[in-house]
Amino acid sequence: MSEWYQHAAAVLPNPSGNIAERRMAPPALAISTVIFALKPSVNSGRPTLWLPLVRRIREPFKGQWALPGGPLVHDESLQEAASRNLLETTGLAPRYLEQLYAFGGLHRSPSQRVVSIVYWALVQSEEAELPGEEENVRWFRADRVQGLAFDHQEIVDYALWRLRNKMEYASIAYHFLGEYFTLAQLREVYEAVLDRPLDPANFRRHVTNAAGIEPSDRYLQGGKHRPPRLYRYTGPAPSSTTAPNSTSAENRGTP
Amino acid sequence: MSEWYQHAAAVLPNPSGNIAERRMAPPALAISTVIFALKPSVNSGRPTLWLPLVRRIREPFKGQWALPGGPLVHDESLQEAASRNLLETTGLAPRYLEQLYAFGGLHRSPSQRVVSIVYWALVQSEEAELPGEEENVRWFRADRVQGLAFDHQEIVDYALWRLRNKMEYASIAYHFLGEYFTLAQLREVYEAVLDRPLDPANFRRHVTNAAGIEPSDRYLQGGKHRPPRLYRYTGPAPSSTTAPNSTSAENRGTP
DNA sequence: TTAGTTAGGGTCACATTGACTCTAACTCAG
DNA sequence: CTGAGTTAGAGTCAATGTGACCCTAACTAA
Repeated sequence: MSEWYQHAAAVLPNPSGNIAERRMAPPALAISTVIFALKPSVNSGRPTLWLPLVRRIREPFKGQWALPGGPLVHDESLQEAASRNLLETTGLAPRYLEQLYAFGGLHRSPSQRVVSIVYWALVQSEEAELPGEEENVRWFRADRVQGLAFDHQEIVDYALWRLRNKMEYASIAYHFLGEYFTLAQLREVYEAVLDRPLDPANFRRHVTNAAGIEPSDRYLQGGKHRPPRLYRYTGPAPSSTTAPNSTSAENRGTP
Repeated sequence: MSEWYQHAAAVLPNPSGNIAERRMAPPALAISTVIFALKPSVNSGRPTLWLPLVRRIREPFKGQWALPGGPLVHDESLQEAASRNLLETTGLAPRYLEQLYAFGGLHRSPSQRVVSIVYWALVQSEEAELPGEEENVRWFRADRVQGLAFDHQEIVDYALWRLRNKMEYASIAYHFLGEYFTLAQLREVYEAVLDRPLDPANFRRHVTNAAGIEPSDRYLQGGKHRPPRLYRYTGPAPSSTTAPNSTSAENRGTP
């Protein structure tokens, strides 16, 4: 799973060249993903932001935790590469996947220069269960990760910042939830991401006035108290409003 | 100036290999930039958005206009590469330069797969004068470009969309202007980008209440009418608030 | 039946915003 | 020197959005 680095080096012109030769080689291209999910906190039980990390089994940074990532393989777009690699390394198949940023600092990797195009994903709580095949994948609280390999700490911080900014005006929150959800659940998503309590009444007013969310005639049963109404998100899919469809079939682009 | 494609191919493992061999080669990395400047419209004389394009002197798309771009050279960060290439191809050295998006569709370039990390820049009207050395660089109205090489039309549209969205709440507008500017000039920037008229009085109230802009004791003389006061932007530099400093010296990142 | 808890509706004060009016300050024509 | 024309810049008013509070409805558990 983390052998991609070796694999990528194998097709490069100077896989075992000296330093001067390596500097002449073009930078390697990698795809990584920051995956966010809401899971209940260990202490309070309230939903908080978590993300899965993969333990490195090779140098450099052997034994440390890193973002899931891999090489860009022929015949797949950037998004396809992120999606496939995510499935291979963590077993997750997020429905929401968007490009975050391209990191291309000179000394990100000690051996060879690597440019990483980083994606970020949101997964629902139900599908966030790791297939648990391996002990080398584990969930961490997003605001407490540290000691990551490479510059992945910086990447996680940037992803968190972008997530909080995008929550302010966008419809991302729904991607943490299933098809049907209560307003209290939606409010908990916002509270977890923004890290501050919100007034329930004002939140209701705000979200019911907004377009793209509609009440259903179903109610959530089984609680200890009055059953809340279930709502559905009927707004537009987010990918078209946020990035160009560089995956479209009939474009021929470059430089 | 546009020979970089050839140059990049020269260091790849299979520069003249057949199709099957080329498909095994890693994707080439390129840096391109969308440069925006405000220039007076030919008809109305009101400021409108313009951008410089470079005429391709080689296949593919020989003779068509394309975004300035080039290869990513060793020992320079992504942003440095964009900045250097901009100077080489257009002679411009924008002060505002930010990463836009990474385009990595499969068929962007007919011959070989190319992943382009695209930057965008804002330049002031004064410095927007092309050194004019060549006839292969020309300014075009941003909302009227067409027939561009590769998928550059799509890239320009996306950059325009991002620019308009970012104007709503940000301090980008100042980068189109010099150090001192009148409120009417600043309003014209907004009107040009957002493509709709704004109420002068309300705009004044909005912008004077906002932080980061301060009145000076200087006035713009020489007009036909009452001289307007000159203002200055004293807010924070934008690059830190919008993207991580992946150029920082002591990080070691990758995957 | 009653206590406890959440759902969900409402009120009030305050800030923000669009549309509009009015006066001050300057230039230019005569 | 005088008045017309134009823009700068301050102010008004109504509509709307928002935070901080209620209050009652509806359900569960004891």
